Amino acid sequence: MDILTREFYARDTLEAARDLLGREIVRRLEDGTLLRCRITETEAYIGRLDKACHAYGYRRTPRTETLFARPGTAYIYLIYGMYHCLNFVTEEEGEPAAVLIRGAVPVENGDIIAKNRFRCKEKEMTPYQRKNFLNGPGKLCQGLALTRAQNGLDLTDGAGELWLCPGAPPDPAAVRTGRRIGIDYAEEAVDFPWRFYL
DNA sequence: CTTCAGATGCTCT
DNA sequence: GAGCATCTGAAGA
Repeated sequence: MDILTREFYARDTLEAARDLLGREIVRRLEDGTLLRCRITETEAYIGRLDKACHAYGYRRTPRTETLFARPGTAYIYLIYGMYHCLNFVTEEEGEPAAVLIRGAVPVENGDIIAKNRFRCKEKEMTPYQRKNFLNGPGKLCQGLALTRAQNGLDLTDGAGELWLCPGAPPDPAAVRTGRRIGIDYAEEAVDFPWRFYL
């Protein structure tokens, strides 16, 4: 099974954010079960120049330490006291930057993902639940059972808990861009078109 | 379909 | 102590 290598992550964050669309996230649970979903929405965060990034201006705190790790590292943090956000560290090591995964669609073991989200099987989901399955960073982490316990994982380790497969590379013409969500505090950075979706 | 309040706890000042 | 890269359920149009 092909796994995206460190080179995939070790490059310009905006390029990586575009290229991550259509790729597959694979999550291995403790019992060996594989959850798989295809990425449909991403956002780029670049500490060097981006006031929306936790590591803006190379700010180093216990939380942002993960952003300074090797590219291909999972950055997962708690938000609003009850949800988690999944990011993939990009650029060369020491350049704090990452791609936030904002949305996906299930590919394998949708029943387990549905159970994590709604405590029911995929076929038992209501139309409303179907529409709101994994279309948000907190929803995605809930579906894939990701928490801060997975922060700092090496995504290039196919024997680990989390990695990516090539999936279907995005058709460049199908990629939409827009402003990022939920960063009203970020001054001029609120208008950066760093959100990508299919 | 839309808006809105409330949940809940960590992070950094 | 203030704020947060969010989500849900309830209520209204």
